[in-house]
Amino acid sequence: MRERSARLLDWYDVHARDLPWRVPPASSARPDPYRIWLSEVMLQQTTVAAVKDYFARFTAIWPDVHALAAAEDAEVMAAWAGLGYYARARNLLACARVVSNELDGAFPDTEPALLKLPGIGPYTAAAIAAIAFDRRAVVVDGNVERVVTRLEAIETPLPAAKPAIRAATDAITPAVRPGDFAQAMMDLGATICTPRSPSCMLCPLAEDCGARIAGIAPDLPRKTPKAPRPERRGHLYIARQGELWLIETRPGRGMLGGTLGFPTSDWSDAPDPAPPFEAPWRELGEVRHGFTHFQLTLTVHHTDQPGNPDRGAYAPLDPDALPTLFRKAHALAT
DNA sequence: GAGCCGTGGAA
DNA sequence: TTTCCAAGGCT
Repeated sequence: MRERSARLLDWYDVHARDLPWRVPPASSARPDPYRIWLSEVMLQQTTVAAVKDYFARFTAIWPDVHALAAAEDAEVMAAWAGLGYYARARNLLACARVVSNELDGAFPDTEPALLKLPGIGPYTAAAIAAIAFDRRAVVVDGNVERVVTRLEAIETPLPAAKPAIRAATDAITPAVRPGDFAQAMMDLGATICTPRSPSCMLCPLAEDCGARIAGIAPDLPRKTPKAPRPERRGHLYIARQGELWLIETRPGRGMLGGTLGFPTSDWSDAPDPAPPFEAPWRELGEVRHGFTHFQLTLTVHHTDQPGNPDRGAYAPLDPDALPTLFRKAHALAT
């Protein structure tokens, strides 16, 4: 019986997904570290389907790390708008500037050096080292966690199982084709070894999958239950003067940091109204938006009366440059 | 180390 | 409708 990694690579040679940032397996072409890095950052907690258009747009506007490093902060934030987790965009630009200005445009080719860069954590450092530089690295993302947990029938719930999962992944990671192995594990998790209703009949590793043999593959990985999301409320203010809208750049840290938005009150259980200036505000309705750890309802107020706002400025507005929460409010006012 | 940080699609 | 979750990182 061939080794598991060899069988997985054979499967990958036939079934690898065709992705814009990927070099086909067995191709002689070397992947571009800039494109691998950009794709890996965009893919953090984000689906392939959601990333594709953003990746095409970014690489068209900024084809290499020097071009991206020279971009204005606001340009990059606007291009990232809608993709979520905006700290990634801030770190992306910070990382590009370090690589462009201090490393002569060359991404580091080792895990420890990659880890020092902003926005690159343990997963991304390992992924770039393996995929872009063909270095053996233990690449563990959510897909790999699920595949390995099932393969080894690890019943310890996440996140407590993480050390055991990493050790098991290390044990099956080959020295040859480490980048293809990592991508094969992730493709397997994304297309065969899915969270619900895994297609074990099609799996190249089915014969040595402990969870499948025990009949518990769909139940793994087990997870410690998460607390219910609390409800928060607030007020949002849309002030309009013809084609000009009162908008502000939100503070660099915290919720939606660095993005454009309409002025709001704080988001708490019992928010005080906080209009940017005194005026006869008219209530337009409510917008609801779910975040990772709370559910938000904002009451939307509108005025076309002039005033001296205590924050933000009047400017033309492209709704595509807004995060989704503010797009919803904008839609309510048009 | 546990909480914070978005979004849209699937079931 | 609600819940889950997707190539995680930062503090």
